[in-house]
Amino acid sequence: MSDKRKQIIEAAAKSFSLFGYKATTMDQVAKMANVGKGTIYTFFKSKEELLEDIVSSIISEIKHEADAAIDQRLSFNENVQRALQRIFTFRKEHELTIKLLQEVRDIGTPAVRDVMKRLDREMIAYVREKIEEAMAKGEIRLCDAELTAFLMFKMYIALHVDWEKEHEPLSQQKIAELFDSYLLKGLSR
Amino acid sequence: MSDKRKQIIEAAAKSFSLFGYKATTMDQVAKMANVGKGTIYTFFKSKEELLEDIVSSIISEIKHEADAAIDQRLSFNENVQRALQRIFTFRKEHELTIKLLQEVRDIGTPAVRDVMKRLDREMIAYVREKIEEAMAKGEIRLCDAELTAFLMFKMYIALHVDWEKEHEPLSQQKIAELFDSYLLKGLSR
DNA sequence: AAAATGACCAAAATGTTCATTTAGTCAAAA
DNA sequence: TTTTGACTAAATGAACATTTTGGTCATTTT
Repeated sequence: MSDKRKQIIEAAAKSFSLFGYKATTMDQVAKMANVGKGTIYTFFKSKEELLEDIVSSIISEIKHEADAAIDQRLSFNENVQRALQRIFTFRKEHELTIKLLQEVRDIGTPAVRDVMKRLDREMIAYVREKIEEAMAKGEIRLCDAELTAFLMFKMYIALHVDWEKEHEPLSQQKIAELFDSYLLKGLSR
Repeated sequence: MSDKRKQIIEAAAKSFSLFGYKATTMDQVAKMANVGKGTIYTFFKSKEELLEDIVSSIISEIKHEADAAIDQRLSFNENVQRALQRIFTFRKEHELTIKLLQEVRDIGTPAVRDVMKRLDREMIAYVREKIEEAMAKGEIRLCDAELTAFLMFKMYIALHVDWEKEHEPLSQQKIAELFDSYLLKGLSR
């Protein structure tokens, strides 16, 4: 990958996480990256594609971190929790995801909405893979993997994001307990 | 209750469900109700209060229907499912709730957003009561009733509303199965 | 006297105009 | 061949004019 391309991506990522997608101009990105504006368009066909590429690498990063949290010696239940925990901690602490989620909530920029939807879909797909592996190994009973991954994700959103809108936040510990006693019990064989 | 008050409520409810809250004018409501505009303000202090009153009676109606679905001879699991099923069927089929939910999604009218949030909160409170009753009777294990009701409601939203955004809708039957095998197992004693 | 009304008003929403900004292009420079 | 920034067409938004609308209250009706 060329050096300029990397400069551009880094500048854009920084600007997006500082000011948001909409408030970032291509002139600004060019300045921050120390390249002419035209150069950006030799690597990315539009501002939107630039965002998509950045989010794609975030997706890889999250998957990588989630993988790192998994320990083959532990049970499926423990691993799925560790992975989801990493995913949601990332979401909550990473400057760029914070800013982009804010932008969707406050302004609803369509390009950002779409890209964050894709992030969710990819996280569900990731969990789905783990479920399919566990089914193949006989660690859990057979189930609709897509639907189960979807429910796990939604439950995590509910506990991590929605609950806090009207109540005191739950600790990681508490979330893990709830997830285990409510959702995972239904998956045990 | 005076006759005019009823006329006004009926006219407003009809107009809200036909055109939405924002697109309904007080002149229009007055015309439809065959009263002078000033008369409306002898019963309701603002347009917003008119909406609140109408939604309050919808809440009563939903609770009433949910109660009717409950059969003391059945188990807690069966009853909670029957109640939630009624609640969500109402939400999906009642003209006014459909229109108001659309308006929140598409325009985000604050008054409507608030009132629909209250509806959700009240439904959660309703489920919570059922959970507390069941705990008192020893039908289910002890748990945080608020949190459990919240999770039940969120799971129903996920299955009834969110899933359909990207997949084929689930049948009532299927939703009941999932709810039972995933969430309710965690509550059994 | 009490209840009902609709003309009226301030404020909010909406439409319109116009100057500025910005995504994307491309001829020229490096 | 690669990089660039002046350029353009489109989008945005500030400023202003116009219309609509929620709410009031003096007057009318019962």
